[in-house]
Amino acid sequence: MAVTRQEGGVRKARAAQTEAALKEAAVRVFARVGYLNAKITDITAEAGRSAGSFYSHFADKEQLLEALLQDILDEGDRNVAEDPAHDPDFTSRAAVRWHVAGAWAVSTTHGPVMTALRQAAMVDPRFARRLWDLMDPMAADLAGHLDYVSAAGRALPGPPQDVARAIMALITEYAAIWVSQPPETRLPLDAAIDLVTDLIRTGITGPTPWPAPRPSRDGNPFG
Amino acid sequence: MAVTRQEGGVRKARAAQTEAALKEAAVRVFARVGYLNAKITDITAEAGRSAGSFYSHFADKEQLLEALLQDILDEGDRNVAEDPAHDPDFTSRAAVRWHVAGAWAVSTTHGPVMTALRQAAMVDPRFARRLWDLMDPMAADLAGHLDYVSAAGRALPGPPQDVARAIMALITEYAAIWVSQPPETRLPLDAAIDLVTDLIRTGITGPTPWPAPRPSRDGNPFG
DNA sequence: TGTACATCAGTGAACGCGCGTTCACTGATGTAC
DNA sequence: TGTACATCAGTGAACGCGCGTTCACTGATGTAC
Repeated sequence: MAVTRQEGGVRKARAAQTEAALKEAAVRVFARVGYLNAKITDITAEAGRSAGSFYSHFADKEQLLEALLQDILDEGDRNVAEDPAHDPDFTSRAAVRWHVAGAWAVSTTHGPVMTALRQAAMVDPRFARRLWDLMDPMAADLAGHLDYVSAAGRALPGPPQDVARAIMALITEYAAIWVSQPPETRLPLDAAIDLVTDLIRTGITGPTPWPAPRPSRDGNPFG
Repeated sequence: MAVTRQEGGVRKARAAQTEAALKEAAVRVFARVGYLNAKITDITAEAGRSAGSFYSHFADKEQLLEALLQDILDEGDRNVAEDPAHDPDFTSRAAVRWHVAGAWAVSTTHGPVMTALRQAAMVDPRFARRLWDLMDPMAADLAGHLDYVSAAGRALPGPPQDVARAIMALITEYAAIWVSQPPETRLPLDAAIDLVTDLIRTGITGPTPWPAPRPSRDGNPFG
């Protein structure tokens, strides 16, 4: 039954198992106390391993976070690959919503890791750069989509690049706030995404017609 | 010349001077290395004092940040008091811009302290709460102003409270990004504030009329 | 298949660095008489 | 105005805690013959 020769599987499997356990434990610990407060021994304890075992897998806490980020990126590549020809026409509400929902999903399903990354970026310039490298392609993608809007004859509130950054800021920060709210008091997921979508698309005074187009009534728009 | 009796002024003045020096040094150190990386001895060295002198004025680094925050709040109260009857009607672009500029000013002129506060909030629930207490009245103020918009017959993208939070997220986060950009590559201040103002007011597709109102041409809105 | 040795994943006590915090001390300022 | 003592702001060396990191050790797995 046991394949004797050159079947070093058991050791490798055991190592892979603890590495995975450490990663999962780290996510839980990060969610509980935050990345910066998380001690190595918190993570190993959560994973049910000894302190020393950590260093068989990661050089330090930063490397562990780097590994968690890489996992997300790998998964993200797979997702984008699933839909390489997404609708880029930002005059379409559905196209905007698709992008908002995508960015939102990254911020929420990987919430603890994204938060950890933000925390690490505040302390370590290397992670600050890493975060930029993560956000910049998204912003560039957005900026490209915004060209459809100006091509349709609409004035953007600023240069596409900067508008894209502002939109990214809105989505990621509001998603972070939303995640941190207790689930029973916050908006339902769909409503939150709709909110951001419509805020981006038409702001607070965009979509419905102004009272002005109905020139009847007297001048006062209030009852 | 010297007022002998009960003029304990010299000592008090000296103490006040070092306390001020420590605060100013702290702001500079926070700006350079970040709040979380700042060591007590970094601050005392920057202020040109000994390590021990710190504890004559503050119990710890948190207390120092608290004092810096209090300074901002005091100043803020004075500013708001200057203009207690600001225009609350968010159907007016000027009213929106006034609020954006105000929030922006807090985020930028007190940049290092606000950033320090955000960092502290990531690690210390006490400061997280403090930050909420700081933001919540602003959000409530905004939410009230949004009622003017719905009263004018326009559909908000969500409940006023949540829209207000999203707007706060947009302003503070984009301001933080803007501040962190090198001054020569970022938008001029006015343009940045205009961008956020118009994004809030009319989104990316709000203000200019759609091609649709001109029902001539064929169906394709592009050339 | 069996034996002797090598390698490896994991253990946990101990080490030591960094840094917050303390404390005995100094010189100047304030107070009492 | 002068003297003796008390108080205070500030000093900086030393202390000690917390926590990251190391390392001698164990038991299991793999390899050689």
